Amino acid sequence: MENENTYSGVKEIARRAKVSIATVDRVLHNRTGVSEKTKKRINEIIKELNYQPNILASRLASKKVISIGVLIPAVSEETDFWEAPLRGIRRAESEIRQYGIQVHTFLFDLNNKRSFQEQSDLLLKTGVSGVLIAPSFIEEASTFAQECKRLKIPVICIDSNLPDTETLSYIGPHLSQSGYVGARLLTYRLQPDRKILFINISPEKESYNYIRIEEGFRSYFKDHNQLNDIVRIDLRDTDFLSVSKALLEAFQTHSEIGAIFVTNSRVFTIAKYLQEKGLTDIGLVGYDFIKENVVFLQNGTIDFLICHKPEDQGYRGVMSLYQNLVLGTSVEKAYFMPIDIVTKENEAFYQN
Amino acid sequence: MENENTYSGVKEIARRAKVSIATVDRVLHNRTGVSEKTKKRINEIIKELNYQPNILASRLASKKVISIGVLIPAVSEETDFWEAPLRGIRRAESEIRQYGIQVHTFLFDLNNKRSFQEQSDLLLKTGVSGVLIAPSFIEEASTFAQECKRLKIPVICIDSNLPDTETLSYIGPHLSQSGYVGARLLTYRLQPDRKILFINISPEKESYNYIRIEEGFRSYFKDHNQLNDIVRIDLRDTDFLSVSKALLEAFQTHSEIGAIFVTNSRVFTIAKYLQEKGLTDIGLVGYDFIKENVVFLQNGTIDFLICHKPEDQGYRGVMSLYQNLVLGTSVEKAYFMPIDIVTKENEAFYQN
DNA sequence: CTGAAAGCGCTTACAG
DNA sequence: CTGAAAGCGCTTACAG
Repeated sequence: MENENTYSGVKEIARRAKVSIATVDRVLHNRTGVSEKTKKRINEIIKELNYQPNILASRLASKKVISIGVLIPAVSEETDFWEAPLRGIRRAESEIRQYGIQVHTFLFDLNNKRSFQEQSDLLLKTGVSGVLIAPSFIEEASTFAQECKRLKIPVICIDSNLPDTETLSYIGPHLSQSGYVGARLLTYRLQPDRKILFINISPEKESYNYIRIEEGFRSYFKDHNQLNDIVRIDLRDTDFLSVSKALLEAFQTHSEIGAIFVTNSRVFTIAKYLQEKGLTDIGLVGYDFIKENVVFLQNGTIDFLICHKPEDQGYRGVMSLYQNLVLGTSVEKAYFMPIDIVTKENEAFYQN
Repeated sequence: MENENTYSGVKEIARRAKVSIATVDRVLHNRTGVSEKTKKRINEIIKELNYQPNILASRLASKKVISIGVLIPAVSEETDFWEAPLRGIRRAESEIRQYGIQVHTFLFDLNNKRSFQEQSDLLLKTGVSGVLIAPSFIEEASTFAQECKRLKIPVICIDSNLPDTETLSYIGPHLSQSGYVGARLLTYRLQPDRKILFINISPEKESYNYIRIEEGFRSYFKDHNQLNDIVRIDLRDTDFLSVSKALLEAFQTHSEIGAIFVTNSRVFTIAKYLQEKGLTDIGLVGYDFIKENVVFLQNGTIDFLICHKPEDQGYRGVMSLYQNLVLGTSVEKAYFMPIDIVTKENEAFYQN
């Protein structure tokens, strides 16, 4: 009387294949040192049993710690936007730490390309198994991603993507559709004869991202035969004084401005200007649920904030790497975040 | 030469307290059979080391399977709304199954209070450690929750709450604020001289939920001194014919209807009517991102859908129970879901 | 009231 | 190319 089926997992596989569990383990992890014959036999049994490894046991027994490198901008005095992804990253970290995953975070200065280089070098020296990156400096980030590829380290991008560079996944907004939604929101208060200011406040020149937003924005008006003039303004200097000056000029040049769209989180600068000048009748839509913006959302200066769940992006980024690295799960090439609409009325329960 | 600090976890605690790990385990889980003196000593060491148990090891060693009971409405031919929470529940289930958690789902018929009784009885017989419930039938659910309390089984409510009944947590919308947002959205297309139809289509009489939504809805108009007439219509029969008849009547009685608000996912019935009659100039706002509604959102008949992430509610509900039961984490008394605004433009990336 | 020992399902040297 | 054995950090009978 044989005892059958009393085993499960690797033990059962070993029993059926008449080998030791060490050999089963070798096959399970594609390690060398197993004859083709036994390998085949074991693989058949694995398939037959539809074997799913017990991750608990696996992580517990394995002393190996897997480390994930994160490379994102530091919070600056200008904006606390990057607080949110970091929060998500920390949350993910605390959930997977118990499984032996370490997260090493490297923060670079958004106004300093060198710091990006430095931090990315440091990251690589840490010897991580996977990388999460916000590729703010496209060229530099591209070079870095290529280096990772060479080292066979998977890379996931959040917030914006790396065109023409192969990465494991992109987690962030669908920019042109986001611009399209922005245009839609802007029209709620817009008279047909009014002009629109499309403002891009950023020290970066000609960013790929803003161009995609603008495409979507303009296509909304085209699709709906709305012929409002769209005046585009580019501002390299992000401080309030520079912005004020530019706005003053714009309002002098263009008399019939009915609404303003800002392509990023710096919309609060514009809101501040409008409030100071008492320009309450102008629609204003911009990006991101940051403290500075929410104040103006609450007092009605900003009509809508569009938001792409930055915290969630950080969380998902880390978790996707974890799943890919530890569980071997495949990851979607592109995960587009929802295009959230935040107003005065629903902001209290908004989840970043 | 003693080897120090070579141990960690329970072993280290045991070493320092000069007891066996079995005794440490007893203290860790508040089991009986430990003298006050050693108990105190061990607890001090636990605090000193800031000991965090390894859940991996704990769940692996423990043969105990923890089971969670779920009691929600079945998907009916009328609406597939409850598909979403179920999806979230299944997702949570698949994530925690590997830790030895079982989820038993019991579905009741929304048109049949008896089926609720039957399913809740069945659930209790299964001997679950925690319960997730959608308390559609308030009285019956209340009785059930009280029974759970007696049995010391924690209960979490999703979608709607159980007033006056003590539960571990509520995960769902802040209803009055949601109504407030709905009113806001309705006014984008509303002329000051037009009337509003506030429609409640539900076989249930005078539901607590709809009253909260109406409160919020009306307070928006009060807050903004908008004096539009709000005509409330209650429909017990949910089929298209009954609804059509009621609408026909309403439009005959009230000539100046400018917008319609529907308090739940049955807004598609109204949309169908408006479309058939060619009433394109009437604003329409309702609830829930279900297939039937999205069609009308896409073709412009419905202006906005408000949504409270039903899938996420199911997911969070199960995960909260898991955290409470397995990890002993405390759970927030009320977790209000975001009040999402879904339009034609952003629906493609909406996450339920 | 307390402890020694087996075991959860894996991984990892080590030996052959 | 393969296996025996120890061990990951806990829990659980069982014995005293």
